[in-house]
Amino acid sequence: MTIGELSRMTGLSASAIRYYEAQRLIPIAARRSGRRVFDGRALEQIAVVRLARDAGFTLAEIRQLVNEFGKNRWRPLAERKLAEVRGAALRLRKMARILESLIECRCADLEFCGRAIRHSCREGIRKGDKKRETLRP
Amino acid sequence: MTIGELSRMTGLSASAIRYYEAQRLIPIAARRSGRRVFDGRALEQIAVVRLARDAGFTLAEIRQLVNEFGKNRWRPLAERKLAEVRGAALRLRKMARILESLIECRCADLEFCGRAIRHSCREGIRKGDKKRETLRP
DNA sequence: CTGGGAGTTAAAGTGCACTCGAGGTCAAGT
DNA sequence: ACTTGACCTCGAGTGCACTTTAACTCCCAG
Repeated sequence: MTIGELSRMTGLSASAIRYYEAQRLIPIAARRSGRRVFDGRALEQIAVVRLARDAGFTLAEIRQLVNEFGKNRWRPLAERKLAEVRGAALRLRKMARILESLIECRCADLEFCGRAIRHSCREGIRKGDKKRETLRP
Repeated sequence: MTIGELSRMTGLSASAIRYYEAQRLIPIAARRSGRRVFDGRALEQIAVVRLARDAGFTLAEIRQLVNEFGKNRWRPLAERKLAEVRGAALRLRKMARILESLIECRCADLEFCGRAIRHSCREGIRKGDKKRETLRP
């Protein structure tokens, strides 16, 4: 299988597959006259990476997962990640609540409106509050 | 008020405040012999930025919000953002479900385990699936 | 006069997960 | 022989929200 075929089958771009190889997320493919040749195992390996990625692991964590923790050591990592994901979900729920308050508030002025919400929600300014969520659609 | 005092009061770093000014999220502060001097209004303005940030808006969006949409035009943006936030929350819930399945599965091998989950969840490989969430704690 | 602590600027660096571009190679088809 | 298309490597670029660094300036206390 060529990289193009693998790309079509997985939905990953060819450059992403090369990148995964360089990052040691998948084993280094055999070469035939300089070009990569893949077999069915590559498909399986990419599926594992994809699953982990869909579960919220970073590529650095996935490297750990596939290279160092073959046997059973991935469980604690998964549990830590689950806690992280739940924390992130919690923060998103807070965002949604703020937005809902803003929308349902009748003020025309955002600053005024925000003041009302801060008063009603008791969401003052806290020092050292650095948590931030990014939205990547 | 100096930038250091404002920093202590808001929990933002001085460089973050300078950055917000450069990005026109807050008005350009008056200078006294080269140094910024802030008053109570600065505190209010930073609070608005913070609220918007906590609601999930990017700094570019916040610039729109505070510069161009003074009166009532922020509502559609908030509604769009709410939809985004809900979508992100949905994706996080999917992540949590995957992690829960992995954890409750009895396999020792992640690859094997993943295969089982893919079969049970019918989560095949979809082309052009680029959605990705980042976790920033 | 000296030292220290706060402030200033502009530019570069960070982390993540890729993507893009330049410049080159290879095999098959016309 | 030549073109086409897919592939190769390597380095740089992307977006976000800042932070860090270097090289200064300014004011005050001792």
